[in-house]
Amino acid sequence: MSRPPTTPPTLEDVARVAGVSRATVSRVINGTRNVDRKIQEIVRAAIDKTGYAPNRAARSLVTKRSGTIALVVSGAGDPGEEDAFATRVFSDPFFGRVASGVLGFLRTRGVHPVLMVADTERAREDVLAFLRQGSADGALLVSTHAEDPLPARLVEAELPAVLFARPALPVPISYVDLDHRAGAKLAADHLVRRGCGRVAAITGPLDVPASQDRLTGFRDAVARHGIPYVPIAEGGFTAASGEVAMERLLAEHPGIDGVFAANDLMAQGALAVLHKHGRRVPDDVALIGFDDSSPALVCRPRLTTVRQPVEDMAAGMARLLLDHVEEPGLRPESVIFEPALVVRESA
Amino acid sequence: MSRPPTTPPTLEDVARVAGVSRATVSRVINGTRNVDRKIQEIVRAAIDKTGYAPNRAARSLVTKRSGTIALVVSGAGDPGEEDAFATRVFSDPFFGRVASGVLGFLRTRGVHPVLMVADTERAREDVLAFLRQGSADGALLVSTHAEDPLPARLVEAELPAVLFARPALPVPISYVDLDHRAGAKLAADHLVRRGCGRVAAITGPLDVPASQDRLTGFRDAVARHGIPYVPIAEGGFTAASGEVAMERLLAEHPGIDGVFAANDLMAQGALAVLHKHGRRVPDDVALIGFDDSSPALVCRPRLTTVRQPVEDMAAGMARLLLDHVEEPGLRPESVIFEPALVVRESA
DNA sequence: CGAGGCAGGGAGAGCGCTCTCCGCGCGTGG
DNA sequence: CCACGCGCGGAGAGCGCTCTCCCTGCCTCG
Repeated sequence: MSRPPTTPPTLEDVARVAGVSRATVSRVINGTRNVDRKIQEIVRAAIDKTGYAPNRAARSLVTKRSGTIALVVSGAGDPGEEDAFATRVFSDPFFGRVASGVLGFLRTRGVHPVLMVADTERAREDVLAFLRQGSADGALLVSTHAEDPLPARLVEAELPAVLFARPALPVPISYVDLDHRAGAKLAADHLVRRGCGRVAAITGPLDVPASQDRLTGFRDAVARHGIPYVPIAEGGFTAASGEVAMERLLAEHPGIDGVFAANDLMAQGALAVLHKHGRRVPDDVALIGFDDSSPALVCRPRLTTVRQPVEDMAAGMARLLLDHVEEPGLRPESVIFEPALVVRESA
Repeated sequence: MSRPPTTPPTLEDVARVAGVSRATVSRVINGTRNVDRKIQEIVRAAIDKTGYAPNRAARSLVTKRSGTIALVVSGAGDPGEEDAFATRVFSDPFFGRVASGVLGFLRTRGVHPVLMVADTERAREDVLAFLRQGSADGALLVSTHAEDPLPARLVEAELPAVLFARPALPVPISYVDLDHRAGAKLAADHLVRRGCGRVAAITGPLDVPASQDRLTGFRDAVARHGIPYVPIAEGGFTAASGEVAMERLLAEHPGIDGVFAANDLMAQGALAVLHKHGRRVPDDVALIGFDDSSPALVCRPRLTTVRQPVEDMAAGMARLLLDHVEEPGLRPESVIFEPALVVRESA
């Protein structure tokens, strides 16, 4: 009820009210060392009474920990439009799942994520500066393009960082990833088991390791079933690019009876094109996506897809980062997750 | 090139290298007061040489500004699933646009957003504590449900905050919003002009002001064209809820020839149901969405929709907040944006 | 019964910055 | 020629915490 009229209460104030020293109040709050039960209660009462909340800046200053980490999305912004890159990636349900997984884990540890976009050199500098000035204890990096220089820069600056997905350039840094090859194999086997004999693939950008792995995994699995050749069309992980790719595939290989798209958004685009050309899904052409993100459920027919445990992966990434923050010497580590096939109507 | 072996350089170090006092270096960095040109250059050289980056915690401690704000998404999490709420909202392209707009503005001011979810009482307390302990200078609140107690709590605690959308409960707080009624009128006029005479609406949750406004705006405009009655079905702003609503509408009013959905996601769901029932869009039933978010472009036919300038609104919200942070006494203010009709194929 | 150990509380030194106050030196007006 | 003003740099006091060190008092063991 007592409204603080001017400045918020400090440790000192609480200590005075409780009749103890600052150190004791600090010990009660942080749970360091033993404090007498009785006194603990008195202190807690004083905290409630004063409405005390520890000042984070002051704490950070001495502990050299900020209790926040940077959640960085990096990629190449189109030179023209300003926010286009940010809008695209934040609107991608895949990123939404990453963010959700990260938050879900961090909140259990009292750590907060600062959202940053690194789409220009200037922005990358900002991220680095942010970390160097101790505003964040480490970085979680979701990179969308292959030549991203940020991982190397982070390693060089000896800043704790963990990536979502293996970096395209070889950099000694921790990351979480999916067994993309296994996921692609799941899709291939399902398609073949269904009776598809003329399968094609819509890939992601082929300079990204995940795209490569999904493609080679698909090719290998399909080859093992005696299908030596797989037509492909490269997309950019967006619905629009999926449409373009499907159009091309259909034009060049009209006999296709199965399509593996490297993510759900592209599968969604492919589906629209398939409909437009009068191909029934899954009867004429079976279609499998990747990710199991929300569009998979909105499509008609709903998408059979390879599920990535994105939230778990994101949580794992956050956990890895906090480990590195706590123990700076830790060696880079990678954690690989297993995909699963979710069978719906499209294949 | 000189790698700092132990601790990062401080102001003191820079001052020593430059041969001046700490105060002078501080003045150069912050551009407060006049400093001799010559000395400025010497100081800057020293900063470069040492690789100095000002410690944010130390600065915050004395300025009482953190240079970060909280970007809060509040809503009611389903008691069962943990991250379900976070995943849903972060996967919503609408929120992606909000985040993008906020970031785009904040980066011009050197302020960073901390992402927070307030889906439980505990989480709300965390947000309040975060602000009270000075970790963030204010809050940007995107609320997804009507009974959100957070706005009132923020006002009560005298913490700077700005909402995206007018609060359902009357609270003296700043917000940005869209002229929803005008947007709905745009949709209504277009439908009628097309020749639709039996129009229906799929609304958002009717305890949310935006949903109410879109509905009444639509009803009023349509009434002005001599259509006295509009069947409605309430949805929850998700694609799945749009499907359910459309099913019901079709069952109860088979003669419908025009539908206004209160957002694109629900329109997308409605479209799938319309297809399923063999209704051609737009020939048999014209369909208009709201928002102009990415799903509008993925649908076939692509959605005619009411565009919200979400990024601009988000940027405006951020600007408003920084104003309030800089001038604590400022009175609540609201900024209303104008919608626009984007005509595509669905109507 | 005395010495040593240990549980538990207090004092005080910073963490790295900003900002007020002070002082120096120069220019100017009476 | 002196007093005053002004431009500009330095000294030093904190901001609100944590944490090391010390001190007190009680318990235990020889």
